[in-house]
Amino acid sequence: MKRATLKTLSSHLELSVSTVSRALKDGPEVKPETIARVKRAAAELGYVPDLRGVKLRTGQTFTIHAFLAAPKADEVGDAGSVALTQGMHRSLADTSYSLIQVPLSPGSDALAAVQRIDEAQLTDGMIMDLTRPQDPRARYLLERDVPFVSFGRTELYTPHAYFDIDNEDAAYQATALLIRRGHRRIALIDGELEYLFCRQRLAGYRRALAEAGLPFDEGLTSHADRDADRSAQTVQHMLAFDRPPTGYVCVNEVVTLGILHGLSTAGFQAGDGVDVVSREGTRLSSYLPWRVSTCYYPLSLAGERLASFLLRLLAGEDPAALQEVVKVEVIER
Amino acid sequence: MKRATLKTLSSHLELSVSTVSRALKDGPEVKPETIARVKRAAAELGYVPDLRGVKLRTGQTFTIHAFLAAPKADEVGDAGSVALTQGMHRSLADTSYSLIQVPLSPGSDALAAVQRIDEAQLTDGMIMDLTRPQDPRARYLLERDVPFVSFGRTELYTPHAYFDIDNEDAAYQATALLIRRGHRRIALIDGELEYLFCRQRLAGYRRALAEAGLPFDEGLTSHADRDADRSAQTVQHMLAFDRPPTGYVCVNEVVTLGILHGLSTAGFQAGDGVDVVSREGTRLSSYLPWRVSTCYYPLSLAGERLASFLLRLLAGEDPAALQEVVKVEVIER
DNA sequence: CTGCAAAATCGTAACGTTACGATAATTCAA
DNA sequence: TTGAATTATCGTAACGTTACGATTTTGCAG
Repeated sequence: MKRATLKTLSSHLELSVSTVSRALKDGPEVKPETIARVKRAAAELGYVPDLRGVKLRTGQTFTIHAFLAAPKADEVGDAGSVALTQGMHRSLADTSYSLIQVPLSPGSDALAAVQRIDEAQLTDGMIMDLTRPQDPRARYLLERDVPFVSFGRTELYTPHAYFDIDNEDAAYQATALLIRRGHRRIALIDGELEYLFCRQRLAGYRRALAEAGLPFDEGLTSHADRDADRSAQTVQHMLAFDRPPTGYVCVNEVVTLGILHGLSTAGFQAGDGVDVVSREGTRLSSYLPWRVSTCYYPLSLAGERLASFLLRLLAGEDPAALQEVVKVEVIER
Repeated sequence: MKRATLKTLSSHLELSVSTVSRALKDGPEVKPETIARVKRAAAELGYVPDLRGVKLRTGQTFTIHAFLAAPKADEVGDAGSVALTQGMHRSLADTSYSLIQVPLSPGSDALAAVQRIDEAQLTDGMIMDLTRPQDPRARYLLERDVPFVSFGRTELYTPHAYFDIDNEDAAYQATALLIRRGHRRIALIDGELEYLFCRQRLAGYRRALAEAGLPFDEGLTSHADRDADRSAQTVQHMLAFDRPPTGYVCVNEVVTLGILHGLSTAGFQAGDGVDVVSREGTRLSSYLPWRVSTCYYPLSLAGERLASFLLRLLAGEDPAALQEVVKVEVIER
């Protein structure tokens, strides 16, 4: 049993293929009565347009590519990346769009990946994370006029669609929380400063310190890889200081894991006067055998927003209108 | 500047479109000299076949769908699912195939999702996990003759391609390890028995107990959801027993997290004589602030095998030849 | 040089869709 | 009743590719 096509419908209804096609898109030149008749038959015969034909004819691909940071091979991944995927799928569920995720492990050439997909004309639009102030991918896509939404802002003057978390505020809140709890030596364990969100976090951290009259000590900040291994090493290193930190502000859940690991191998146990504040897209920290406060924003929601922004962009909306920054929820433990 | 098509090439070379097409596929009717000439020109003009045309003409989709279990919304996800994705992409990198991941949260209708994709003729082949003994999806796909590879075996009579981890052995090893360390009350925290891998694990667990002459106590086994929350509750429940367990065999890293959480809220600390053995696809447990032994098989490798099996299936290989079961590596801590 | 088989190339049709100019059917004023 | 204007439908071409039968070119024996 072959599937129904426009031709099937047209011979069945004794109409031309083109009329059937127009009727299905509510073309104004088609008699309302005919439209109804065609739609009824389409429903009966279970007609579903063959995307292959549409794609060839229109040049559209009905494909969206999401370039997402992935951990080094077999390292612990961001527990939230599944949630992000789920969110994006939620937005795309009732559309004809497919989502292709391209995992980018550290060190891989992100721009090249974007160019490859664009040049082969494989995509209608892109989503990407880990943006830099002068993000080369964003500049490339702006120039080529490819619709995209970034998870994170840039410092480019040309407006583009983005969804972001208020990182400055998140780091500020985390630091302020630790200060409120009496900590005076607070470490910031963060990612490389080439990423804008890390700069924003650094700014929030410094603002909280300044407001409390605490000095900024560069030795208490780390801007290395955002993985568990490095973070554990960093803790070990900081614990050897004259006055080691007693509070840790972490950039994500994987770093939090590394910090806890570093602390526990150094002999610390939960409740030993050391506080850790995480930054999460899932409920991971609530299950850690250690009381960890956290700045929480559900990544599934982020994914949903990102994808829906892209859909609206594809529908012709102005990129400048598709910009959103949300605040994290601080969960104190 | 428009991209080169067969037509561009043909007019450039003064050959017909069909000859160019055949030449590019090394058709035996084309003069070797011409083939070389065509290929040279194709390289020069940067010709890349437009998949849209190929797809329409051949009916192929060049798309692979992976149906993978996802956690409940915003729950902690399997840390390894990113690794699985990376592995699959590694296998597909040099092909024309795109990978679409369909996250299936618990409770969603897995069979319906498979049918929808198949009926809309959107896929060339599928990958799926969480198989059951008489897996309805597998039966459907076998009947419809859709190529697929399952992550996990079934008990179906008709052979199909699969990649699996030796779960019986993994649970046996985990249990035996705890017995060696002197534990006599060992809990198995596992998934629902409707899944074959859970039955296999139960068998391995029982075998280890039997070999050591230990009794099987059904109260020490749990076959509930495989998430952190439930696992934490289960621990709390078991700790209220007359003789609570001192060793825990966990089905995956999320359950391990839940167990540790349950233990620590009950006042246990690392080193209090309770041992946990995890089962992982990443290095998560090495970062937990608790000494956790683990049965390890890198999920990225699993992903790579799954995708490469599917490619070979699509190339016409016999499903019965594409079956593999691997053993975990036991990492003692 | 002819004839014929083998080798090389060509042309057409088709996959399913949509855009657009051409045609047919209807309406309505004169 | 005619003709023009409007409304509804149709036919053709095109997107880029491949399959296949038809046609042309080549090589070589007679």
